[in-house]
Amino acid sequence: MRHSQLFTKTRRDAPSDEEAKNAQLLIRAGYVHKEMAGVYSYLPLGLRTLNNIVEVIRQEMNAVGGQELVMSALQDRALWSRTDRWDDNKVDNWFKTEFKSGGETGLAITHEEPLTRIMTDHISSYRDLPVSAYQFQNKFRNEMRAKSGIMRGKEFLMKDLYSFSKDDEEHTQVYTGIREAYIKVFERLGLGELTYPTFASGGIFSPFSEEFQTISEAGEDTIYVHEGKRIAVNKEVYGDENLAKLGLTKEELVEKKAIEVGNIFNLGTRFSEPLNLMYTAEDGSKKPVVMGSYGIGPSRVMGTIVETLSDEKGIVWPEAVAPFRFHLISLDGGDTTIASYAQDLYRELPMNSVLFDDRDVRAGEKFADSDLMGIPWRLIVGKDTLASGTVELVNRATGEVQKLTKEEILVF
RNA sequence: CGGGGUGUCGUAUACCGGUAGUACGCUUGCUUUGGGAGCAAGAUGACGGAGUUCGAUUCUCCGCACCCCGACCA
Repeated sequence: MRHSQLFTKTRRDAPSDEEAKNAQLLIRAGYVHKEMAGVYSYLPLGLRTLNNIVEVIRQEMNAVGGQELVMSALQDRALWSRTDRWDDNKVDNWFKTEFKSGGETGLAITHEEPLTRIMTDHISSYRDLPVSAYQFQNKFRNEMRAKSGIMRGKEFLMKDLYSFSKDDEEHTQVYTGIREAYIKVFERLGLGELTYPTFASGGIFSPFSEEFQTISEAGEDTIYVHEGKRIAVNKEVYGDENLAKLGLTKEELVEKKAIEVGNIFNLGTRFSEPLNLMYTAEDGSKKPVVMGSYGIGPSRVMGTIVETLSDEKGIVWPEAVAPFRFHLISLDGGDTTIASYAQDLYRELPMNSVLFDDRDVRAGEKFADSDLMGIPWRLIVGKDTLASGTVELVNRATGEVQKLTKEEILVF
């Protein structure tokens, strides 16, 4: 894409009403726009980035047998009443509204209920199990107080996968596979080093749930990390009794602030029983399906990457998520020979992999914008290029500079 | 939801009970062109409503919005 045609502009100053680094940088670089407290729109660069995160997650969910679907955001009051999650005294962050034709609806905070009901149409035998289904969808939560930029909003993108198994043993197998997939996801997204599977409070069906926590001072959670075992314990379950169950001692754990980028739960039959999701077992008996839920917030992951990997100059995207792989900068200063060299290179590189800064602005502004936007590889075409026949390739993360010929760049 | 705070050109900020200033951005022209250029000329602003006052952007009240701390976060 040509920068001259990109409608978003960068800014020097962060807005005064944003304190979170992720929001400051993403707004300055033109990735997102704040609509209201805790509500953000994703602009072209931001959407490309978010879509890349989504694609990594999608590939890993598909690899463990997840089947993608999309459910409605609008929820059926009667359905949620059956699991006792409609009442404001039970769940207090619904956005509720009314149909003109009468009756109430709400915007989905999560999707256990609708998917469980869908599955009652399709699961009837042990032969139908296990099955996993997932979606990417905006969730709505009427938070009292939004904070932390795009990391905790009232509307946010969520990947939610739900597993359906015939018994605890089968569920454990499925769960373990998805857990491994989560580890791969965070590795691919550039957060592997900083992200720890973390024991947290488990709810009704298991002593613990697992969260994926990324170490960051911007985090809202406090966790205790075992660096050798690469696991952690959330403060909410950090007690001697629990640590003993986990085979850990306080001496080997280090306290850290962290961002919860994913979580996985054993749901047992919490939803299948009230919603009557039953199957016929081998022996002919009817049994409730055993469920699990597995969430990752791609928009929160995007904020987390900015929080943890950016530097003084701006954002630093890992290659897997960057909106473009190359940022091609033409320092022609009106010199048509240099400009056309840059333009030829732009045309020869893979379509969609390059942001081409063809604007008629000074070098300093192009460099500053490029640092801010965080595209991994900067290609600089200038006077030297014509003399030496090479183009400068600069790594955004390390600043390392290489001089490559056009042929070398095309196979880079 | 409890407590605290803030609303000034597009953005960031300053000052003030009496003509609202600066920087960046924007428009026009000339120069400039490897780290956010220079000169010149422009355009653009007081959250909404009531009140106090000769006069309110400034003071008071109400509303709305936003921020921060806490609580909450399936």
